Amino acid sequence: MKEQFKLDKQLCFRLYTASRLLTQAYHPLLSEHGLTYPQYLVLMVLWEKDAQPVNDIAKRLMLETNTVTPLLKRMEQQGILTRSKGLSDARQVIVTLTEKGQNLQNILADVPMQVGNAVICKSVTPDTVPALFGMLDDIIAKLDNQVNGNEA
Amino acid sequence: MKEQFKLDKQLCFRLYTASRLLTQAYHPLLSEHGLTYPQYLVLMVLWEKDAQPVNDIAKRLMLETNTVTPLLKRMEQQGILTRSKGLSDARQVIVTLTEKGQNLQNILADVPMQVGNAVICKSVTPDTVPALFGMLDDIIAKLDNQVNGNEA
DNA sequence: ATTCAAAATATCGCTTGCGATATAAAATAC
DNA sequence: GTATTTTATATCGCAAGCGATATTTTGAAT
Repeated sequence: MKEQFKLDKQLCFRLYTASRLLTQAYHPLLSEHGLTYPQYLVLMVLWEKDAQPVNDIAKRLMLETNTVTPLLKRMEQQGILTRSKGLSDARQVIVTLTEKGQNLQNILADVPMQVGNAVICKSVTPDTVPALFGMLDDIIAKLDNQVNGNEA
Repeated sequence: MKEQFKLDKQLCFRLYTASRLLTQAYHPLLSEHGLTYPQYLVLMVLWEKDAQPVNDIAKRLMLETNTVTPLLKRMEQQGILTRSKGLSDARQVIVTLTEKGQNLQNILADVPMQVGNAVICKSVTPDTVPALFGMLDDIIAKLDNQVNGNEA
């Protein structure tokens, strides 16, 4: 057994597992309102700034349009948002929240705190979170360059 | 816009993005050999200890059998491993590497280092990795308790 | 021994994620 | 102004991931 293959040495496995578990932690809070975690991410993007083209949403979430488009269509089905042709640029599809989509912000107001509490533990506290965020942001930036060739 | 919904404040979104990007970084190295990242994880588990029941593999990867079973079947199709009824317990399915599966360890020997180099950056160095691992391990343990009710 | 509960695995249905590719509109080249 | 390239979005096909549920086998209870 080669040392480098030990699962316990792997950063990626930790990120993969932490991400899955945290998404699972969101599940009961979101499914109650018919939402998935990626759909919740879309909502956060649109709450920040409504009426965005598909591409801007995808870029913000660092996803491809082939992931986001079907996701948005499902949310449209649920009456959370609308998709309409761009006026200035007919290639664009502008995504706009419906009243239902806007109201979800109030309905889900407690979700961030509830999930936040779920991860507070020994080594993850308000004191250490900035360092953690910094490392994750650096990893994301570095990998984004490598994977998508965005040499900054 | 409520402060707590800002994407930039979210730990989960960072973990989710970092995990996806790191998996994408593995992609060219693994797809060359017909493997996916979760399949690579299964290989690492079996390289550590061969001939394990499905459940042990699933537990090690913190996945459910409904994820692992189809994954193992695909790997069986590729001739990487075999699935055979357990002798002592006929409910179990014992997963064993074929010679091809064992050989992959040599063929993929450089993968950990290549991916390791891909994430080295300002705030993520051999000095800081232990702290990062500690935080991620704590988060994983805490969430595992909450989600799966494994109150340790 | 028979019944009942627990465990190991699998099946089903759905959403996501993504590589590859298509389509249409806009921008640029010439 | 037409040809070419780029951009925005979408379609297709496949592998995960997972909640819910079924199946089979074991273990425990009585």
